[in-house]
Amino acid sequence: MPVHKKKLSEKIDLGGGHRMTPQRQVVYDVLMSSRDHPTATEVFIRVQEKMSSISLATVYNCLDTLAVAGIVKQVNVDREPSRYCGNLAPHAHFHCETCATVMDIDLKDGVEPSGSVKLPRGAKIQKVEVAVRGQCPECVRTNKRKNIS
Amino acid sequence: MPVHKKKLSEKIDLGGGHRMTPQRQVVYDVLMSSRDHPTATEVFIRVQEKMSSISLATVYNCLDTLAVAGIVKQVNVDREPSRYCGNLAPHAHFHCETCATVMDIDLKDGVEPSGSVKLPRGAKIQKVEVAVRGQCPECVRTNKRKNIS
DNA sequence: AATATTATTTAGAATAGTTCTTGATAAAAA
DNA sequence: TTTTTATCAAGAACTATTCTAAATAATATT
Ligand SMILES: [Mn+2]
Ligand SMILES: [Mn+2]
Ligand SMILES: [Zn+2]
Ligand SMILES: [Zn+2]
Repeated sequence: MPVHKKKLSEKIDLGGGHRMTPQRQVVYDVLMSSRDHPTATEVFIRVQEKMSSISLATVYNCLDTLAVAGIVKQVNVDREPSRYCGNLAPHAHFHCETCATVMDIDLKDGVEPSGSVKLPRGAKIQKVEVAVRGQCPECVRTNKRKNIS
Repeated sequence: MPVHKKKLSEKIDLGGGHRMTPQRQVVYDVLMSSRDHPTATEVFIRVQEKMSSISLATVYNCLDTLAVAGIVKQVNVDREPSRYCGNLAPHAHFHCETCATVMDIDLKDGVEPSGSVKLPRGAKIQKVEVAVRGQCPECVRTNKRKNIS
């Protein structure tokens, strides 16, 4: 049951005079073919296997272009390096403090994420983010101790 | 109607063999006497008015000590510099993309912030954060354009 | 096609927030 | 007092990210 339904190497329109270059395509494919949330450096490492000449700067450029185009998401967890997510469906993130992974959490149908807060009246709401932190099921099971990196 | 009820210069126990030093006290007082969410540098500037000899490194140290002790909160918004918050009551944050301020939002009584997400079964939940971004009421009123910093 | 324009890539330099190192200072304990 | 431990402060170091500038590639124009 893949979260990402688009098949690999699909040609995507970036809009705004932007081109879908080989580099951008490979970065995009890497994000679409994994359910995890790699950092720019991790994307770089995975991309290098398909395109060994690519540079880290280009990976940063591509990730930014794709994120601004709205076809991938940038996910920030505290002060840690940005992570990237190919799951465009509205969802929340769970961050395991033990193994440091970030995983998607589905939203409940019919329950607004903003339902628990008193939105400031007169404000224009653009996005509501829900982030959960704790210990993931696997780390709970294996009874790992807190990852003091 | 002050959000922070403790009076200024209250002596606080930090636990764990930590001392409430003059520097920590001043940093703490600065956070408690404002409802905004200053960055470390902003705290540094405010603290300097009371204690001109303090260093930025010490402000960072103090903020970290106070945060670890749990008497102030560190608030992170995307890739921006960390902000600090003296409001210990459970609350969410609103981030205005126009004027870049961060303000507290109260939680609705009796509505769990985790209510909108499908928590991973077997996970140990430590904290659920709700963050709202958009345009604050004042920026909506004055019809400001987006702050392209 | 040839030329001109624009976008992209790349390596390395630069930046910014934060952390680390180290020696001095101060407080607490013995 | 002496010893131990914690803290401070200045600057160096670190790291994720962005910027710079030159080379390359794609696209548009003639
Ligand atoms: Mn995700
Ligand atoms: Mn707050
Ligand atoms: Zn885990
Ligand atoms: Zn505003």
